[in-house]
Amino acid sequence: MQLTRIYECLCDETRLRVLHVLSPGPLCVCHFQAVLREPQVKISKHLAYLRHRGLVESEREGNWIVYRLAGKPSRELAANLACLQDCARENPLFQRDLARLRKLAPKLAATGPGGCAVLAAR
Amino acid sequence: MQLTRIYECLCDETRLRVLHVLSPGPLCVCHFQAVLREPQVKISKHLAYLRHRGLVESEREGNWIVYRLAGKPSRELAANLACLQDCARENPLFQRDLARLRKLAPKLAATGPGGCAVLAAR
DNA sequence: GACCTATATGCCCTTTTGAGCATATAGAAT
DNA sequence: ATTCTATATGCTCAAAAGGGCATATAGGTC
Repeated sequence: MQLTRIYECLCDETRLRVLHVLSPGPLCVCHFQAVLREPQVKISKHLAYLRHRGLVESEREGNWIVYRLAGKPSRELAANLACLQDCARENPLFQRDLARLRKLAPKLAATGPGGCAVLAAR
Repeated sequence: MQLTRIYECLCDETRLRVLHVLSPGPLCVCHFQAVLREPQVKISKHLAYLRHRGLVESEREGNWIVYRLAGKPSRELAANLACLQDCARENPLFQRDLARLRKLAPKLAATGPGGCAVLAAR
């Protein structure tokens, strides 16, 4: 049953946060580092985990690798991601991430070429 | 975050099946054995797992122990259980369990005192 | 080509998980 | 008191998970 595969992806806090901040739109790894404040290895591994299981997709853009939610989610996945968004709405940790995400765009734009071009270009 | 605790409960197929067949109403362990066709130890351990994490509650009734879904589920739990029911609707495995569950009441009633009195009494 | 930046991966370690077997326990029946 | 039935639990084992460190890789820049 593929449903358990989905839940396996959801039973780690870091992965939940990744999926949550990915909901508004694509991000590259440096964004996750900035928003989640977690070490690069940790984030990279969880992204790989989610990618292998088809929850997210990645694409290279110059030096950066951009992650997005899977394009054609199954009914189950779509339902559970929606449920996650719903649960996140009242969760302080998730809301903190979201706040950092919102602040990120202008700040990165200001750092110039050192920042990540993808989000800065928005 | 308690959300991950919930997902940890959901990431095993046996536990998903348990929660699913528990949705219509309480069951005792022998029912789970009959419906899920899994060994007693396996079922008992997963029930204990769910009980320790507060997803189900149990109560002794004579020789049997009756399990039911937790009385006052959190918002997150309620949302995820609803989502699970939704996902189960189109899933053959879950539907098979449900079919066995429906057949169970009359059959147990016929076996007399050897069967489980709880469901038979319905 | 040498170097830098962003990201991924291999290795190691500790903890958790899920399964099974054997056994314990609680209450009912005799 | 013994026995039976239903269920739980301790032990062991193999596998997986999750974290960190070091290192590899890919694409830019000089």
